Amino acid sequence: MTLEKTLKPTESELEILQVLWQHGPSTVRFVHEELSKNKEVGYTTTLKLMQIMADKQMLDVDKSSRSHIYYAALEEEKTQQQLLGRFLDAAFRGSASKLVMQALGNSNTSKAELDEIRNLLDKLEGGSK
Amino acid sequence: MTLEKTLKPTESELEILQVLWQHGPSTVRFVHEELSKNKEVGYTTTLKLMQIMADKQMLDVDKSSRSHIYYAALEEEKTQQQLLGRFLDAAFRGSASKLVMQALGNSNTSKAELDEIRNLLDKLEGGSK
DNA sequence: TTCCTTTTACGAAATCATTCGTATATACTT
DNA sequence: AAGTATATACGAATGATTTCGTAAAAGGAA
Repeated sequence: MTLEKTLKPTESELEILQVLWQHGPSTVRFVHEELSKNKEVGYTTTLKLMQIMADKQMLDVDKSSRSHIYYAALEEEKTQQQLLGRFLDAAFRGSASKLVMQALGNSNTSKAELDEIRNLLDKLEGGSK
Repeated sequence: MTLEKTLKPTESELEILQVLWQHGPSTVRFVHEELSKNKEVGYTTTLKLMQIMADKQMLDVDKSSRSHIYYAALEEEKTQQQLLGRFLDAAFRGSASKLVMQALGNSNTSKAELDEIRNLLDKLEGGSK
């Protein structure tokens, strides 16, 4: 088992990770253009951030071609799980059901997704005896 | 309708809000002692933070007695809702069902709470037609 | 080759959050 | 009253995050 350092991506870092998770390995240029869809940001800012993230081992880099290719080094689900745990404590004092209720109440979730959640509930209640 | 500035409490600020939400209006001393249960922190640090929060109108202060009494000026649910919205976008790219599934999967939620969630699901599916 | 564009490298500034030392005021204790 | 404890006020240091200017390197176009 490898040393699982529990890195905490900052908000900006998370934005970059999201691009890489969604689109796969990318150049700085591509990531920068994605980020630019949502906010004003300078190219070298994005570059610097990604370099820092590579330093922290959040990203891997392939430097074989001129435009370096960056890879997310953190797994999406594992990272989300960690963030969620922290958020749950910080914002909801650990009450998962409160969080879930609010999340469901305030978002347009499709019937299919609701059914998926219901299935999970069935499994959970079944197992919890 | 009053100007609803959408303040974003920082992590430390949120810790203080949690104490006030949970215990009601409190002195700096009390809040500080609550925080100290979880982490090392200096008294003047807590004081300063609460003063800053009062500046930002996150807290109201009653200065009539020597030990000032601080009140949460933000509603718990409304604040949680805002934080949740942001978190959902930042960490789950807006997918509430993914968040909910992960939250349920990884926390020990009681049968009673699961049933409560199920009821909400029923209401949602009913209404969404 | 020369010029223009794109990329990375580097370093530092700007911003924001957190922490705390010190001073001063107020109340309590003896 | 004198001394001690506890409170707020103030200002500044620290630290982390974010931003970006400038330069150097690499590649492509004329």
